[in-house]
Amino acid sequence: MPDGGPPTIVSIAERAGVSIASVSRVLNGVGARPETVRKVERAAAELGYVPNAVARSLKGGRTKQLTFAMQDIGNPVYVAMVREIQAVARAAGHRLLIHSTDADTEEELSVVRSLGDRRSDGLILCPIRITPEHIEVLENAAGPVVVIGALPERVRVDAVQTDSVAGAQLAVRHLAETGRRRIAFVNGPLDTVPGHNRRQGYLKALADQGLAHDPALEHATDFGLAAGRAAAHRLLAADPPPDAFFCANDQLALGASQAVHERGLRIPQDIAVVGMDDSELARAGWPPLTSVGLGSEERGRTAARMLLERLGDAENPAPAAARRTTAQPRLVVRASTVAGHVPATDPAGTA
Amino acid sequence: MPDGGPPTIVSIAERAGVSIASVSRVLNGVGARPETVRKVERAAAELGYVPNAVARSLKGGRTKQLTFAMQDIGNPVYVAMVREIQAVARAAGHRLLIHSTDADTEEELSVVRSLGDRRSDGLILCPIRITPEHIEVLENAAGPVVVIGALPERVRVDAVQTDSVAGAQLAVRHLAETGRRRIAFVNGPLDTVPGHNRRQGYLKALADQGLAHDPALEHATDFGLAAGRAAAHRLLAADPPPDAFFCANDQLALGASQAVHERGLRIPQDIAVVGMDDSELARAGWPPLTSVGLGSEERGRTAARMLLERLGDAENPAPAAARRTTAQPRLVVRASTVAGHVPATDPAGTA
DNA sequence: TCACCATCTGTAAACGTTTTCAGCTGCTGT
DNA sequence: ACAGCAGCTGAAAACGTTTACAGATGGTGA
Repeated sequence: MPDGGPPTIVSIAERAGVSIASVSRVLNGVGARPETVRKVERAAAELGYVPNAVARSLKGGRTKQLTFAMQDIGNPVYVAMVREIQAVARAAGHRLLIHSTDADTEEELSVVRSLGDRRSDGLILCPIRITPEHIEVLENAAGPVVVIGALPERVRVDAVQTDSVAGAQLAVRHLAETGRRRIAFVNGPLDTVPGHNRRQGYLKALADQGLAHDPALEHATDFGLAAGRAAAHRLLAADPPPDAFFCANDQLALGASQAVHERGLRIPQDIAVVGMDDSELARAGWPPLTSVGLGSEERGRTAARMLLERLGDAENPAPAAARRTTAQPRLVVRASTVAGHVPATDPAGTA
Repeated sequence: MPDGGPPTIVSIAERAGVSIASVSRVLNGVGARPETVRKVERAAAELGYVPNAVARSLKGGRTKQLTFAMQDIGNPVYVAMVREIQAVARAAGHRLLIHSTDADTEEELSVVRSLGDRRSDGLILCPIRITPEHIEVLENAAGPVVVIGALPERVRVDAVQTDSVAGAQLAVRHLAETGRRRIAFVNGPLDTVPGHNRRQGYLKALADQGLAHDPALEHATDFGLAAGRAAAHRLLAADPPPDAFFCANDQLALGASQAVHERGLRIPQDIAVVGMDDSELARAGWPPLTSVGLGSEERGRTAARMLLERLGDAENPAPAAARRTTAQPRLVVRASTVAGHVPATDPAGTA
């Protein structure tokens, strides 16, 4: 069998003694005479034929690929989203391209623009900053986009949001209600959407609870573990010291916990720690972290579904207007704020 | 501007008053008269033209996409690999498709077979089991494949391995040398390659250290956090109880640590815990985990580079024979085995 | 002035599919 | 016996590129 590259529909046609049109029809299950079906299937099997997805995409205008772009695949929140998105995508016969942008705004924009190259049918984007340029680019994207995160109301783009201001309030209120008075805040960069919103929630909740806002109890750096540890060490030096850490995500919270342990203090007896995102990290450490879930799994799933709907198909046309859904934050209490707590609804470490 | 779909090379040609060949040449930087270049670039910019990657792939036979398939994107080891692979891929102008197989063997095989659809130029596969069928399929893959993991010597496929038997020995020896005598082993499924090899290392090291093998100190289930916790609880009930846990990965180790804490025991005073993979999880908890690094980052990077080399290009032809590289395991001692230990080389939580 | 060459340009084929259209076959009903 | 029809089939066009080839243009040297 002289091998002129991988088998194509043409090789099958020759071998089966039919036209390429018949081959295509048989392979796609469109009507054909039993005899023809037999010949074609036999030839295809013998040649080990696999349809060329690229050619198919060119003809059909659909690649059956979706793209998910986020800041950093190292963050467990995004991992959770990837998992959900991929499940939904796969069920619909789509593959998933991922793109970690390293929080580079330029890169983020270029991902949206690259929708024009038709490599994927749609994009799920988790932007960390929203500039006017983002909005401009998003509204003129060459294909459907679903944004996971806050987006101004007027922007005509599907978005799956969460109320992280309310989430932060939930956390602070819980701390206040369990008797904490000097609640420190370990935040990520203030010029990011989550960084900004979570701080708003923190300030609002302090006011609601009648607690003073002490700037010495606030520290903003980065969203990583090391940053959390360093920030906590600095905050612990305040006078008087904090009796609780509210951290803008679970990575920061785990870093902060390390600092607390390094100082020989006990969680939660000496100091309480609350994280945000309720990622698997919250369940991984000791003590398990009280954390405010922002529905990452749900948001991933919803975003994927919305994207698929926007892609539309024969029977279901794409919705006309941009849609918004909001996932509600949920406080999950664990032992990092309440000694010995075993949450009733916690799926016991289904990490 | 009547919109007949997205702009193509044809629309540009019309608008610029040249042929599509000229457009293509200008866009690809092949010689053209300055006047022509100007006209084409102007038209392209005005139309907001983005080349159709699918058409380009069909013509060129290259998609500039790579696929990475692994068991579960939730495992931090794979996240580390994804990150490295994507960095290398991006630098070479490739995108990354990811595919989590849920440890389904059939799915794994289908990923390899789907290389035939030409959707991606090559595959990096992290199989968890190796059956004769795997070997058969791998050797006859329709495109280049690099395997991350053990592969029999004779198999003509590139592989990036690690010596996890030696890695397990490193861990057990460290425990023995720090005075532990009843070293329990928390393992994943025995019918997986890592599960099998890590157990071999465990047994070998016990023998080397002159320690008896007590079957009551061994437990194999699953590779997750919850499994580690459950296994540890069971093992702690042994009589006499273990004074150390060697865990087949960091997730198991964190789960085991939770169990230890839940029993009110101290790490490392009462019981030492060692993990494997040296993933970011090892640095995330408290106390930080002593863990045996198996070079996930390095393996990811190397695999990506090998794959790109095998793809070859104009000046560098692809290597002829299958290649093997092996990453050396490395013990990273932290406070979960040696009280108060601060590792000299630990990049202090560069999570 | 003319032959020659270098440079640029356009036509057309190719990549591997899907799909439209028209033609062919063999059957049914009268 | 023949019109009509249903069911299959094949030729050809199309998707948007790249590229081989040949044709056109202009400039140079004798």
